[in-house]
Amino acid sequence: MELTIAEENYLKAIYHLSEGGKKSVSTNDIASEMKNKPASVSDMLRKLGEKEVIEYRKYYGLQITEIGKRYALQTIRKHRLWEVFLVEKLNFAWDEVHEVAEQLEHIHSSLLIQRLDAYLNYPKFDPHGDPIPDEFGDVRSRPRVQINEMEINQTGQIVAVEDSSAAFLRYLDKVGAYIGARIKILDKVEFDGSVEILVDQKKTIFMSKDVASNILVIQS
Amino acid sequence: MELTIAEENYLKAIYHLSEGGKKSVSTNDIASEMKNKPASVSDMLRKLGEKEVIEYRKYYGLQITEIGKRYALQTIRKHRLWEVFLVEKLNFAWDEVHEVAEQLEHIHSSLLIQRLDAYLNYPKFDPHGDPIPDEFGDVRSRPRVQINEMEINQTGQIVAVEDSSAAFLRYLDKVGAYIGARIKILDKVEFDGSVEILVDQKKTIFMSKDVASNILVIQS
DNA sequence: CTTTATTTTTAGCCATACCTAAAGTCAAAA
DNA sequence: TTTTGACTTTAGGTATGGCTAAAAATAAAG
Repeated sequence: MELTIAEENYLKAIYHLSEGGKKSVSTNDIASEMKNKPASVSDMLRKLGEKEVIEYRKYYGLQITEIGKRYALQTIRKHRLWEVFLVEKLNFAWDEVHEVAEQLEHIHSSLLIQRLDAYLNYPKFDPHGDPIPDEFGDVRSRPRVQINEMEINQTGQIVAVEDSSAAFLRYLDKVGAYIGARIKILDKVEFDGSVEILVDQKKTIFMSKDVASNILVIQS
Repeated sequence: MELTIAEENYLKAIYHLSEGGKKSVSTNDIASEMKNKPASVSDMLRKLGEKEVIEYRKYYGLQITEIGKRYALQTIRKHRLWEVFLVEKLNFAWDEVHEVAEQLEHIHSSLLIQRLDAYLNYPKFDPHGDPIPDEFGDVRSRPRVQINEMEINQTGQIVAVEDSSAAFLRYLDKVGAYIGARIKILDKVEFDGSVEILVDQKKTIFMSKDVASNILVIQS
């Protein structure tokens, strides 16, 4: 069964909102995620229910099915592989890739994705540090902590951000806190939760708790 | 102004059928090229006329405008650049690229195309030997002859094919007559126009006039 | 100069995917 | 237990882009 572009986008949103199928999702949540109206969502949910990619009970929200998860993961896989391509091969900045990847993820060709994956050397994480599902939908995830949860003198490597708005990404680029950067916690201010960190053993930056809580690190 | 995918496909078909805007094109021709019905074409022509990418007089065919040409060439440029990418980077065979490039050509991002062009080292021809328009729509074309128009002992290099059906491309692959191959005419049979040619100084193949007339060569 | 055949267009219908406005459902507060 | 308010769905409309069937225009033949 082939899904339309709109259906793929809904499924992806539902997958994310349900945190991988764990939580039930509401019509309103989907509407605000998709930036459209609840009435439009109701319509689509009926269709997705008929295609059995979600289990839909009117007025009681929905659960994504196993089939639905497979489609969602396939789309996420394509999105993230294209992001790797754009950053590594075409030298896009990581705040420029999202919009283009949103389009590229809907290209239908399993051969294309196989070849792209091989060409990129089977990457396991995208430029934002998010895991790339394999062709069976399996995801290799790493335990990650927010910077504000770390203690003084602990070290680690930045692997992902929770807020991927262009403004936030540009800010990170400016201060040099890119994905892959090695960091060390130099100081924490108990009063407001702000932290001082050393980036790549050379640059000291200061960030509010608000910023720190949006940056994810693997400790080492 | 942004064109829809359908509009881009119509413009591309019109551009090709009119041989770059030289000839006027009929509704029926477009319908058979697009594999849909004349009634659907009439509808679309009205819209394209309103957007001023064609000049449309009911019952009298149409001419593509300068603006329309720019859009068509832009789409053709994207299609051919993606074909180069698929063949050179992802190791697609040249008979596998068309369908995927048909999808990729509709991705909207001028940055993407600039970067892709640079990444591929500003190619001037696609894997079928067709010229790639530059970002201003300029095309560098080479004088080309069909193999059946060449004389005994003349030499040249295969640069394009006129029939790009998958079946024909597979046949060419089988006999080793790929784009870029150097050839020499060994013999011509006046009776049926068939020819015997030497490919890359090592392989002798025999082809009917029908096949020979579909292969284009730059003489040298 | 008609008649006929071909081509093209119009009219009206279908599906997708969005919208607004109105009606229906559920749950929490009175 | 009833009422209120938030959430959700339905009804009916819009635009795109296809279709068939029928009407209209052009061109070709008698």
